[in-house]
Amino acid sequence: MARQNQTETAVLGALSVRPMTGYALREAIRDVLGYFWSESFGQIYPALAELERGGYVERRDSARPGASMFAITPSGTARLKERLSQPVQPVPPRNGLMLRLFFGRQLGPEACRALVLEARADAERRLAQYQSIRQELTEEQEDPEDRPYWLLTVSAGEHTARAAIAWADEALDALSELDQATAEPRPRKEGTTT
Amino acid sequence: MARQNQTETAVLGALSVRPMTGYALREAIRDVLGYFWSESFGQIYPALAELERGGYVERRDSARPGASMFAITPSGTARLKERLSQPVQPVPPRNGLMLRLFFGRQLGPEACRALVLEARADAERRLAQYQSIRQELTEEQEDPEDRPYWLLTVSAGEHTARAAIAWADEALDALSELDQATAEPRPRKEGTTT
DNA sequence: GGGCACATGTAAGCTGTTACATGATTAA
DNA sequence: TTAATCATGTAACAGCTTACATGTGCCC
Repeated sequence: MARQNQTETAVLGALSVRPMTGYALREAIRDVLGYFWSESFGQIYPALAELERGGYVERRDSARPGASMFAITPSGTARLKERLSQPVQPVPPRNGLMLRLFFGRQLGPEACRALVLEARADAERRLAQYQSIRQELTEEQEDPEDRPYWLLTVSAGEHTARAAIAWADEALDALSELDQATAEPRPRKEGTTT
Repeated sequence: MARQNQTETAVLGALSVRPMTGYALREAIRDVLGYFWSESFGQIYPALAELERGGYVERRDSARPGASMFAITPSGTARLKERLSQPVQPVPPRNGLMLRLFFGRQLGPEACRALVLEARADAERRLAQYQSIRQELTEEQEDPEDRPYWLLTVSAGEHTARAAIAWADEALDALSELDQATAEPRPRKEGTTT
């Protein structure tokens, strides 16, 4: 219970890299953390307001009127460290692809093949993106202290994507065989017809 | 929007294998689908009631008074197929481990190593469990039509777990190096001190 | 007869998403 | 001047979890 507000952790973390407006925060979370984290828009502003009330972030003037830069305070940094030290809360899994494949008998081998092909293409796309992120990270000179940690997460993405591709290839083979077995229900092996 | 009620799909799917009580349904979802799906208890009975209203499942008498067996009806099977054919809805990711590592600079290399070690141990545990499930599935003779599909999901779990282990080993190495670099901030390479 | 596993449900409450409302600045 | 982008927020609602309430049958 009391699944603590992980939005706070993500917001404080992003602000620990550099001060931003709420809008930029949303984009940073979407574009940078997007592969393993998400925050909906309606969470970010309330979280910022709450953090401001607690003195963990402060609002500064920004170039644009009507906009504010939010910056993390020393007590915010302390809170971030505290939050990051909490045990990782397991997320109840909900993998729609696996659900479909598990009951794949209802769909048949062909439809399952299509699902797996789609998943394979997704994984290829992700792999390519991870690799271009890795490229960017190794080239640019900003945030040298953060970079090695960022690369860990990129590496996790690459491993996961490669595993997904390898699995998909195996699954496609298995489904092909299954398809043939269904089309030709009696193998020529003797003795099965009694 | 209208994130359709995926609970229905899981419930219909489970009942497509065999009729069950609501209680058994919960256990089946936890124990069999648990690695890639979860339903909370408070969702299952309302879903069953809703499905019964729609004529997709029917309630039969069971051995125990006070308990009912729920069985899928022909229109329920049709609905299941329809549901399974819907595109897979991407789940907004929320990987607490990656969030911590991404902001790992705040925690330091040692604490990150501990996190990765924990993740590695988890993956090992899961891998062992997948392999014992595979064993069971290849031995038993029940549900021969479903089995090949179930094995696909087991295989996905194995691939994912192995990838997690490989990634963890790589990450542990990287973190060790980082730790040494932090402890000894000036490498003996000449010329760095101007 | 006490405890445990089986069994069915409801209610409160939290989290998170989507849509809406509003307004400033900039570029076409 | 109109559209797009930047910017800040709120409100309604869907989804899910947890805890509670209640009862039966079986085994020790």
